[in-house]
Amino acid sequence: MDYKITDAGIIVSEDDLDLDETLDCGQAFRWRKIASDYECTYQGRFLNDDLVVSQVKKGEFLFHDISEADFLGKWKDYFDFDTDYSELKKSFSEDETLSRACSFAGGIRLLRQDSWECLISFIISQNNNIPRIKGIIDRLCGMYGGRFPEAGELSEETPDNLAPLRSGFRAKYICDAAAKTASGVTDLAGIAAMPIEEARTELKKISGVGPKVAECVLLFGMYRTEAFPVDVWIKRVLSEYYPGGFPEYLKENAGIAQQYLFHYIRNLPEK
DNA sequence: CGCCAGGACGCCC
DNA sequence: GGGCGTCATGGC
Repeated sequence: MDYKITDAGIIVSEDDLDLDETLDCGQAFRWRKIASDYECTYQGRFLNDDLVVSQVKKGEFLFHDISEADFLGKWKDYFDFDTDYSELKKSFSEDETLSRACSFAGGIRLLRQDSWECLISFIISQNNNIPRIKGIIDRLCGMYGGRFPEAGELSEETPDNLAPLRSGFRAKYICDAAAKTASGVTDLAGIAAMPIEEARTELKKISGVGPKVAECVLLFGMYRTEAFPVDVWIKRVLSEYYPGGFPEYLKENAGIAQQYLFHYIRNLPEK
């Protein structure tokens, strides 16, 4: 990744980035495509910072109206620009299925998101579909002026108060996660630093957090690249392409591999 | 109408 | 410990 400063913002040169594949692939739910003039433009927010990012030409992206300090202090990390994805994909290409997934969607990156937002987002995701997950999170943020609520704020709510979200049976889970996080019973920063098995156990103490949601929080909210969420799509990949189990040598970055496979299987033409 | 969605829980055996 | 019905909601 290289970048330069302009009047319009920061111009980033990066071949291993596709905005659709990275911002609209089910790892984050608060990015919206607002234009598609050249390639595309997304608007979204991480914690309390808004960003508009556009692809201006092949391999070049404009991070609108931000300073170099904002870019270096926040967005460079969020987009995982310090990781060399071409190197990563080189190791993935030893596996035939993964190699095909990488050529299909080579612009996926693992975003380094906020653990609290991820916890709530993936509690909402259970037995749900991506458009509806986005809608529920939209309405949640709408209750707080368009930003994602802090744990302390959300812990003031009851499942009844959350009825306008239309999150169904998940409302009581949201409240439990907020209560435990706000009170310190759940310490997300502490969990992020734990050995992964211990971290899983700790996350699953929250009502509504089972194996799949815990794994998503670890991968998407704590950058634990060995975490490997298995949903119905990945189950399909595993049974069709890895009947003998997922390759051991990919374990360290299994979660990132999983992102490529998830996108690949979901977008395969109907057989 | 029934089926499914980035599942987890409670109850049963 | 594994199997199964249930849990809201909305798109298809």
